[in-house]
Amino acid sequence: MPELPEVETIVRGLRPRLEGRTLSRVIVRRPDLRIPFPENFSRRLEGRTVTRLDRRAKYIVARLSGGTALIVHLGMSGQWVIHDGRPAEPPGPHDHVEFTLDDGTTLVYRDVRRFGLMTLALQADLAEHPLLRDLGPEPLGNAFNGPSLSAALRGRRTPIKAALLDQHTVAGLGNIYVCEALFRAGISPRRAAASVAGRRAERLAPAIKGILNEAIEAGGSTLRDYVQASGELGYFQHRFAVYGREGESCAGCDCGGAIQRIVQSGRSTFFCSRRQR
DNA sequence: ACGAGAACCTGTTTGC
DNA sequence: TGCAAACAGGTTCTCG
Repeated sequence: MPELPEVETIVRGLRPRLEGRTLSRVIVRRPDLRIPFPENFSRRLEGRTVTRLDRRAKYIVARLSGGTALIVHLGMSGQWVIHDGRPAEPPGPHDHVEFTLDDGTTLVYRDVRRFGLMTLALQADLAEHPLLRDLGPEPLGNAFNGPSLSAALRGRRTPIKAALLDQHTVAGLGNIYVCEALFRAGISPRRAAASVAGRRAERLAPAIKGILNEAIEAGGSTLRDYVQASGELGYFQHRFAVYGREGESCAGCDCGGAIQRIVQSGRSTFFCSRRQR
């Protein structure tokens, strides 16, 4: 479900409710999500205080007292539901984990498709953790820019669409924002990644930053089941230029083209073949 | 090594 | 109306 702007919005919503709070009780209702829960998951968390909540790519990382870190990925359908007090019983069929805080609030992790994951690590090992160590640069950071994107694309024959979905190239983009960024940069999703290195990468990097910043400002995009931790809906979906707009006329310019939908490596791509070359 | 496609899972929408 | 196929914001494994 969520891409970088949605995860960032969720982290910003959770941070003030979690940082400084102690996990008084952790209930896990099944053995696994995408991967098994670690041994003694609840016991290793209960009694710990959350010292810091961060986002890395589409991962949420909570640092806890005692040197442990909780790593969470929301997959396609993961969401956090905040209850001021105990949630209603019985839990919903997709409410897999329940964190009760020392202020009495409860955070429920709900994930219909179970593509999400939760695992534990030592804070000291986070940079070398297998889930995190190979991720590309944060697109909103200074290390990501035209030259660095160009270098990452050089020599790659895969379509630029696939290269941007690859979290090694740049971390945090998903299907929606890749489509939107390529539209904004005027680059065809079918173009070989290597041919974007150079001048086109100089357009693409700022397009990616712009789209992501605007989406964060709008609280992310709500299509199906994404909600902020507070339960509010994002509204960036109203600003999509191409995503989900197959057949509509290309907006924002007078090229006269229509938005097309094609499938690339099994996923829908939306683009305007007149404007994007 | 690299890229395409399948697999993981459930719910909703689309099409015959 | 009913059922089956297609589709959904992600990641990872296998196969060629």
